[in-house]
Amino acid sequence: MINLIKGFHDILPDQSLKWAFIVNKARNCLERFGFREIVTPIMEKTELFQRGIGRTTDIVEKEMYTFQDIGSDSLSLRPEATAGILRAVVEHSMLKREPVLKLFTIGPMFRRERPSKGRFRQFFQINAETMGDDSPLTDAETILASYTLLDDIGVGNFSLEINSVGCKNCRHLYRSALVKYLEPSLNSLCPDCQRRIETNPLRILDCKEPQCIAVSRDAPLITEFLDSSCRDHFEKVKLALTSIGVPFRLEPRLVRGLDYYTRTAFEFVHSQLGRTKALGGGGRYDSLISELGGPDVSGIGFGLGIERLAMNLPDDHADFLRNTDIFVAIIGAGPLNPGFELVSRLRRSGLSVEARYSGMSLKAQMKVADRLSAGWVVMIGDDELALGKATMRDMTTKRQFLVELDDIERVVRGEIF
RNA sequence: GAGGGCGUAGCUCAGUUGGCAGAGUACAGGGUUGUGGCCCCUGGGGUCGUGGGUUCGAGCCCCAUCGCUCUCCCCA
Repeated sequence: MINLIKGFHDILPDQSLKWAFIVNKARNCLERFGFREIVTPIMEKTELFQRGIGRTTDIVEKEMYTFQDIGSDSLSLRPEATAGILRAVVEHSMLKREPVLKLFTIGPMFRRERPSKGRFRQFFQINAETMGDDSPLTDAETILASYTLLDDIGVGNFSLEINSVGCKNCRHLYRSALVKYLEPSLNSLCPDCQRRIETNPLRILDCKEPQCIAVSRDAPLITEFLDSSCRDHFEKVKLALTSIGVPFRLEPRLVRGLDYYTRTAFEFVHSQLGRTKALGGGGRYDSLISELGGPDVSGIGFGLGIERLAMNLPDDHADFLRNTDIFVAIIGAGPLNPGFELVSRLRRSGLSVEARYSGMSLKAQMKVADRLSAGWVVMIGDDELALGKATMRDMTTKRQFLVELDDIERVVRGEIF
């Protein structure tokens, strides 16, 4: 037996309705917010991710599935969606035709991490980006879109954390101040953080090691180093969120794993999963589009993990159960072909119809009908065949009666009887 | 990358000091010759992860190996 790749997973039929529910709600919600769907490849040139996400991030350094194509290009499976979307936007000059562009995509991402609960090497993400508009109201609207999405899907027990990580200039000043503060305590930090002080000191604030938490407890905060324009932007985002009733918590230590974020950063934290397994998050990126060869405009986006959403929804919700309108029970060999034709005709009328053609006993067929939670069973045996009619059974009330074949649809739709 | 736990029926798992391979559930058939759920009966279904070792005898003990899972770092 050949089994699946570590960290990959199959979505079996008893989960797929739940997935379809999530994806349908997401599409509906994002389209209401003015986003249109874009589908980009799951593979891109490695360089795109190196330039976009940042060469020193964990994701690019050690989590990408990268291989050499026949020829010369190094290719990688996408570890996140934004870089690929922006590549397409720049490549097709979409911002020239549409200076404010709102796109979403739904699909698999790949990161070669050690898998654990709710963490996969292939995972599905819902991703939305607004480009060409750096109004704080757009930040608020993007956050509202993701918040509404979670609400529509019915995920509970989460909170929204927001922060501003400043622009390049604020970050530069802050980084120096933070390093200056941490350096005397360098030896008390965990090995990872001792390395991070060179590579990415901001991440130390997010470290969960007790000794690092202790050291960084009184560290200066990025919010104290925001210049007037970044501070003003952040204030307006918070005001806007408040004005539309989106509850949030300020989290001055929130630092996201992708280097390109500037100013607004946010994360949806589930109360049981904790911040290390966030439902999703996002932020603004001021220079990513121009770095990828596009115009010098800002963008903001978010990603939500479908597995993380699914694991926080019950499996037995009514919307996730399969719905069969009619099970046609064929009794005996004589009615086999008439029954087959009846099934086809009923399906053509838009009903969901199931039947078995293997000569099962009526009792066995009733069991199947029950398992499919069919609303009605239409029975056709020699007796019915002789009359040109069918017996209908309402599976909820057990009421049973003979009907003309042409009346079946109307009975199911509640128009007669 | 570091560290735990677990591999026995499709699924969830029990299996005592080493002594005939088990239960529940699911599936199939019957109890009802044409009627579902509840109940009762019956049945099929096993490379006990794999390889080696110890032993009269191994699911159990030893060694190796593979896999899964969970935690941490980090993210979705």
